[in-house]
Amino acid sequence: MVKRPDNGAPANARAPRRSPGMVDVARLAGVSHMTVSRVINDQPTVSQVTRQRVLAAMSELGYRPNVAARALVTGRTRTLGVISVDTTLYGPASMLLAIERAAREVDYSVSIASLPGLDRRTLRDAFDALASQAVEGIIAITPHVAATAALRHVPKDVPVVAVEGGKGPLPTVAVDQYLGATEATRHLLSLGHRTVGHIAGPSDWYEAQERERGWRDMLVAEGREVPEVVRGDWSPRSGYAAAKQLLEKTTQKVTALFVANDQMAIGALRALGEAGISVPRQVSLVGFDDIPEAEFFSPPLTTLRQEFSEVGRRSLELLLEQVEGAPRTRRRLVIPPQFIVRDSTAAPE
Amino acid sequence: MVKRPDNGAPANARAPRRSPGMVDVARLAGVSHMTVSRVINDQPTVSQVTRQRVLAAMSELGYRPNVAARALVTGRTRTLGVISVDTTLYGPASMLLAIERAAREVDYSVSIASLPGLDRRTLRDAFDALASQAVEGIIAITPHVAATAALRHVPKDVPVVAVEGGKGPLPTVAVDQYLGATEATRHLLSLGHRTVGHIAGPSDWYEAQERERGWRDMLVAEGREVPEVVRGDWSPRSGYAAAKQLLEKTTQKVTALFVANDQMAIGALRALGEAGISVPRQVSLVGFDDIPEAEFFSPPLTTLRQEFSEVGRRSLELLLEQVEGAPRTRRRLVIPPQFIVRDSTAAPE
DNA sequence: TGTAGGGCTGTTCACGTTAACAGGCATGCT
DNA sequence: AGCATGCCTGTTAACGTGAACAGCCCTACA
Repeated sequence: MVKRPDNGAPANARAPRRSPGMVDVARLAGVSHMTVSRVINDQPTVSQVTRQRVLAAMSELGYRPNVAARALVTGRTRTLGVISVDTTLYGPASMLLAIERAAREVDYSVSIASLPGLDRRTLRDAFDALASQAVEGIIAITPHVAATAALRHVPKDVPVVAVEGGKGPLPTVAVDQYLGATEATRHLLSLGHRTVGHIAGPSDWYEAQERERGWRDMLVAEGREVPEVVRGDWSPRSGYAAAKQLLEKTTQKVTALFVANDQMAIGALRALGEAGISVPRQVSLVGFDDIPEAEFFSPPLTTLRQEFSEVGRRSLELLLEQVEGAPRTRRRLVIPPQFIVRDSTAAPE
Repeated sequence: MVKRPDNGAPANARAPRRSPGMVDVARLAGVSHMTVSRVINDQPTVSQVTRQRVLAAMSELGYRPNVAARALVTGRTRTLGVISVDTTLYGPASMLLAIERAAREVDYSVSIASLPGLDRRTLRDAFDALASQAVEGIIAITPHVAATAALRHVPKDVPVVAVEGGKGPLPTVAVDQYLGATEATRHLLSLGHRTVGHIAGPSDWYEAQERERGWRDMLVAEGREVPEVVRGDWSPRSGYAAAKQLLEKTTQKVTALFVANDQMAIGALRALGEAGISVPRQVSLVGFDDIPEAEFFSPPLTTLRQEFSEVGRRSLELLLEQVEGAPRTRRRLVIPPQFIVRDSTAAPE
């Protein structure tokens, strides 16, 4: 047996000193390493005096449990993974934040993997990156049809919860986009608008699909004409472009517009402004998300608020149910959005 | 020795099958586990045929290296931590994203810890959460005076890089806020404004301090009057409130305003709009950050662009230098912002 | 006083990997 | 032939922890 220079004992042994382990604590406290282990894991079968001695020894040495060793022997890492699209967007960022907070609360840590693209390969890579860290579960904030489909072909040995994941086989938490779109459209119609135009999100996002479907269904249900949809990519720039396009090609005037998110709405607002069209006097506008800026658009934007942090917390709950094998409550959780009326909507002139 | 049911051999042994280890791969390939280890770590001392056999066995069993075991024996986790304030803000979110992408590129994973508050205790908790996961280094996106100060009192055994961390002892990456503020102010003065008002950020943020200092210094250097500062908290709401306050209390008219970030600028824009003041005809406005929405404000906002993803990548580089003990290049990296002139600034009437 | 039981502590082993060292075998040189 | 060399492979021992089990001592009770 090759003994390394027994560090700890002789004061002048200037070995690079590895960090202390249970045995070091045990030696200092005059107990066995098992007793130290028991103290750490809060097992009741340790006498008060011993516990205190061990605790003292731990803090004297600045002892920190070695997660690797623990994970090796227990087979558990207490680490969760979050796969997400562009975390620069307000929604994903808020959810990620909520997930991390809630996870730390119950002593899990969270590891992240972003998705540079949308193809299957990319998702596979992200998934592998997390899996090879031995995360115990994964929350996928991947609201695209393609990504969610890819999730189905992923190894089954780690629990997954999909956020805004459509109606797949995976446990899912989602905001009721359809309901929100319906409300927005009904609101505009009830103000007296003949029909409602729509600037939609990218067609491979579930959220975009659902919002469009809700809008369309409501128009049809009310027997209104369904204008052609113009599509953006969620960015302000694309909203601007879409609104311009709408202004050019529409022969009859649109007096109400349901824009699929707030960022595109600010772009649309700008385009309308440039065209000398007053909101809400000539055109009414409804957005979606209620980003912090929405209240301060000119005019303040009527929109649908999504409780992203609620979604984040719920998805974590759902994941932990699977991870810890607790009785599973539900497979799919749907959270209603909240309709917020501000100044961008009014009756037509 | 207690043998668990030897899983792998008899086809009907329905043990809950643990995931395969090196020994399983080794057995299938007819080699020792050490050879498998060598293949995994790309050591050259393995013959081509053997390597192929091992690779085949690995993929047949779906083998995944056990990170815990590896970390235990090597003492390295290849995990980095990011501590951050509100990742809902555009800046931190962008940096986090860039850091994760760059880290995965070099096979590190990223664990996150958010800061619910700003006190020393909170930061300490976040730091501990990451440290007890044995991260090899930490990037702290904590642009507050208090948080950065707290960072100094943190255990020294893990490398830390501060982003926007002021002039502390820690390696730092920062955008040149002072320079940006200077440019903004000079720009407004050169348009012919008598002086420039300022809506500042929270006083305990370095960014807020530097932007204010740049603004003030420029005014003083040009021999202009220095108006009283009004302070917000970065949010659109606070920008709105600050602008209102400014309009009320200022006896002489302000014709130019430097707002410490774009989000507050949109609030200010709203307040000015409500007061019937036209931008830029009556008042000129400059923001800071260049968030994606800024280009579509009404009017499009003149602002200073911060290359957040650049900051993220650089901070990772700096951290890895420490972690891997490479020759340290620099202690402090400063990145200039880019001045972007749009339509919210003009000569006074 | 003997004995059972409970409270507390210790001993040993396994987890899956890499480091360190120890061969075996072919080749080339003297 | 003898021997060194280099290439490839195997054996053994850690790494720090928790599970399982074994014991010790003290108390309670017959």
